[in-house]
Amino acid sequence: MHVVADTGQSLECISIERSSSGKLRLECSEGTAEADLGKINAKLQYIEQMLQKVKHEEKLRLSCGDSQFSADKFPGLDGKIQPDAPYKEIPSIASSLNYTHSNRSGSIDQCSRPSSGVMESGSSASAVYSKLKRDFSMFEGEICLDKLSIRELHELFKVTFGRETTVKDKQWLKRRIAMSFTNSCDISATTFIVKDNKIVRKCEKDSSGNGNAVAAISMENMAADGGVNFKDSPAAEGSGIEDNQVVSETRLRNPNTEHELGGEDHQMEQKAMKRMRKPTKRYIEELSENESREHSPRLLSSNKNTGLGYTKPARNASSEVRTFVTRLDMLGGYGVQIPCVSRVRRSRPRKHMASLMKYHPTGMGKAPKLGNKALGEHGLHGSNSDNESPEKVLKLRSMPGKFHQPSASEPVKERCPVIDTIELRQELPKKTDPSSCTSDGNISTVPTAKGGMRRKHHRAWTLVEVMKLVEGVSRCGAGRWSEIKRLSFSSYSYRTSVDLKDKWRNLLKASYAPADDGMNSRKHGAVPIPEHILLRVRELAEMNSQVPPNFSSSKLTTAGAGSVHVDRSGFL
DNA sequence: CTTAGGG
DNA sequence: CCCTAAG
Repeated sequence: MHVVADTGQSLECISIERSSSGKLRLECSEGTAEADLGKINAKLQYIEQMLQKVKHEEKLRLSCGDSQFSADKFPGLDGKIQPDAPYKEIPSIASSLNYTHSNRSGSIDQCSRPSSGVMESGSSASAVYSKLKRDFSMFEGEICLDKLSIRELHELFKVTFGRETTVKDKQWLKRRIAMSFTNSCDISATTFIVKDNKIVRKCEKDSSGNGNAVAAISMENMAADGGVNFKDSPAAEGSGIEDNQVVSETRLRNPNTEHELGGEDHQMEQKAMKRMRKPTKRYIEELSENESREHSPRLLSSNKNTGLGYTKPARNASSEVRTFVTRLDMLGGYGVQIPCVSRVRRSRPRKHMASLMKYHPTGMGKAPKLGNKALGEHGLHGSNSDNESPEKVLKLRSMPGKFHQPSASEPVKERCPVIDTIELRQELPKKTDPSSCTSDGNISTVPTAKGGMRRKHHRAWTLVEVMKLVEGVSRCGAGRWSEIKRLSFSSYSYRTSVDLKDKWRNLLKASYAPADDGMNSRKHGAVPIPEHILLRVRELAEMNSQVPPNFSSSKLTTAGAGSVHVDRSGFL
């Protein structure tokens, strides 16, 4: 369904139609606005009813402590709308309520699990259901924001946003609430006015109304891709967290801030509520990523935070429960409305998953076994220590246990930090003890939004590696990096062919540039590359330049294949 | 996917 | 080391 974004001047036409499937569709075309006013009204009404419903839900929940929500609980209006009607905003709100509630009760863990509560349908308590039903029938008539007292509006506001408000402006409250429903900020009171349960075009309507208006509703986001909120509930939920987070944080810090906040909002509102800030690319990516992991969104998101080093969870050590606070930073306090920003679905989550799988914990355990003969022990050792230390580190970092799901993909990133340290530890001795140079498998990679794995830390090339590289080049020739990698770096899973290439490039540079500079004392910590190696490099380089590239092309298939095979057998 | 190059 | 254009 598509809804109209009214920026103030014209809301040409909104047509709402119910498809046979019971889906409600809002379309915006031009010209026939009036004709469909009735339908609009219907829609609006529905929304309002939903509002009411949510409100009741909240009450209900507060009273029975039932955190279960179900889409099935929203049977729609008098049967016209199927249970699976596209009113995804409901679950969204429900989840938001969830958070509100849980925040309030202080036990997030219990209630903030939409995956088990909100998302699951059919598991709802019948009691709730019937209650809701009643509510619905009640809605049938005339529930309208306009009719709510300011107090009710306040309550509604609280329910909707999870915080109190001191704003007394009824209109503002109404718009605010309505806005929350539509998940959009594009609300304008200029074109339509809601009065007595009807949408009336302002210009046509007599000015009898006391200025009450809920305005035209823009549901862009909601409409964006069908059931955004429901489908993306993980993300929405995360946003919900942020939202509440922001709020609660604020509230915690200074109860009075609320007022200011409200005032500020109010101001904004007065300015016709422009549009919400366009999400940064990064943000979008983040969301998409979270979205792409449907299994453990929460976990992943938190992982992500640590992984990218956005935030230091340790800061929140006191409240492990709320690691997601971290998210705030990125939002810079403006997270409140972000939840429903239309999300751009990335095209290749698959790759991401692939990479995740690639570095699957078990895979990590395996990797060393696979490629390492001499290095095998180290690899295994490394992974073992990995298995133990993460726990510690996690706690140190105040990673919430609850977000720590046993899912397969989890340990990977969780482990990253640990791995890093381990690697570093190993890296150091490595330089002196070439034999232990590699314990691969522990790849400190960070998933990037682009879907690739990005090395988080610099991994110094060890002498051994360099030697291997040189050897490889001498054997296969420069340029055949993948081949070299297979032959000489099969056990170094973290050195890609591109890395080899890069390194070789650097070696060449090094071998040529300071040739006269007796000591290759490069930068400070860098391992000085022995002269003989540089010589060899230069040698190879010259040889390479002299020998026509064709030289080895035929070998590629014969000798190359043979050697590959041999190597493989050893490898596997 | 692999290379080559630029950043 | 990352990213990306070219094969």
